[in-house]
Amino acid sequence: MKEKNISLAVIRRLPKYHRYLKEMLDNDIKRISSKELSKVIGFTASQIRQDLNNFGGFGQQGYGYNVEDLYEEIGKILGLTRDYNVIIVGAGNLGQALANYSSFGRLGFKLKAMFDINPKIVGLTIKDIQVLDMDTFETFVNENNVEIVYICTNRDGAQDVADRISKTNVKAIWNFAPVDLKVPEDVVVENVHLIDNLLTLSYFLKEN
Amino acid sequence: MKEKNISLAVIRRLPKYHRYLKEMLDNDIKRISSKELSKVIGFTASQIRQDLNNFGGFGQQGYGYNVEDLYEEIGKILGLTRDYNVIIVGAGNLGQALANYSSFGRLGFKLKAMFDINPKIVGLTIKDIQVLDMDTFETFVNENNVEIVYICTNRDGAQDVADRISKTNVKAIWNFAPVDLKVPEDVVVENVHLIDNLLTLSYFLKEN
DNA sequence: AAAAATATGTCAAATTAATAACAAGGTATT
DNA sequence: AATACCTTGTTATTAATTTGACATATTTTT
Repeated sequence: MKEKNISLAVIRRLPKYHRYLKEMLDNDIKRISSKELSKVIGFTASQIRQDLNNFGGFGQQGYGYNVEDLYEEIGKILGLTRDYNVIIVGAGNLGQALANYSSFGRLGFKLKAMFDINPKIVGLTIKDIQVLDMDTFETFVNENNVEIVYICTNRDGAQDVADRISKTNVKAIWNFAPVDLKVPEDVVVENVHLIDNLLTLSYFLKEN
Repeated sequence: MKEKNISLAVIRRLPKYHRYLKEMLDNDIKRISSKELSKVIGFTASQIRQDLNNFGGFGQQGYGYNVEDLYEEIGKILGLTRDYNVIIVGAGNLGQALANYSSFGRLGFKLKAMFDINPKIVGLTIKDIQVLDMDTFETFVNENNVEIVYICTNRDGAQDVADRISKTNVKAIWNFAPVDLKVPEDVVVENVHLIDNLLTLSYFLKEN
């Protein structure tokens, strides 16, 4: 399943295609040309065709792309072919907010538990999900085939969690702590650095 | 204050410089060369020098950069020279999570109120911040010199909020709803599309 | 005080990414 | 069935970004 050296820029556009195609699907749009898609999604038609062709010829000359097929194909590329067991570490406000997002679950990311070190939070149940003590972290991860961890701790706790993750079979971290984690090569990390994002907005507000 | 055509790629690296310099400052590191910084931050030394030189010669040959000065300069570039009044629209879990992040406030982003349409939430007070009814949105924004709005509604509500924002003096939106907002040219939008981010992670997990 | 080492700012080269162009194949219309 | 029209996949071109090189200035060492 290994595609050869697709650039990061292309990969980061795929979820957007996926999102727009889903919307078209919901609106009963059956076919779409790169030119039409270009208009709504804001990329050039040329870029759309080139992006998609990294993964195969999904279109048909003179016709365009079948929306449902393309949606499915991009889903496959993104790994949406099966469910993933996930847990959240850090059951504070952000962790709870993520726990309440049902859209992740619908895409196949199944929340199995939350973890915290705060005795006031451990033991709670949020949306049918138990908050467990970090003492039981490794045991739970191993016994429940957890594949993805969302790190929602504060800055100081994040690297410790990453270190503990690195000793398990978990190979993916979604990191919300404002720090760049050091992890083994075979662990992938995707960061949501909110502050970085806010400061970018601030820059453009100033420039405007 | 308008810098000429700095590329988006450069801008998005600035907050990371800011973050690392803050850490060095906290650790009493007084000076840093592009080479040393390169090692910890992961960009090439050449790129660091070129990035910084877009905004001026902050370094000194043979010495490097003064950490405190550089931190201050990058802060200025990012607009961290004064406070901004912000409000949150959508006081659900995510909105509340953002309201509880004190780090935004420390950087100058002062939360003045939260808004919602849900009668069960309107009237609550979260971290000394009142949740107001959307009926009073325009009035509040105008009277309190609000400059930035964090949109934390669901997908369907986001564009409506953006439309209402566009009729006020607010010129910056931090959007957490999974939709690309249509706004006038002079309104800047920074998106946090969590699902896009999660799917990128999923892609790399699959590829791994 | 001189020499060696360091490190910037900047220009040039190389690499990567985006856009444009177009042949070929398919669709729609007459 | 023939013709005109679309639209893809792909190659070529252009643009943007990153990396490398180096002259010059400063610091550190001898």
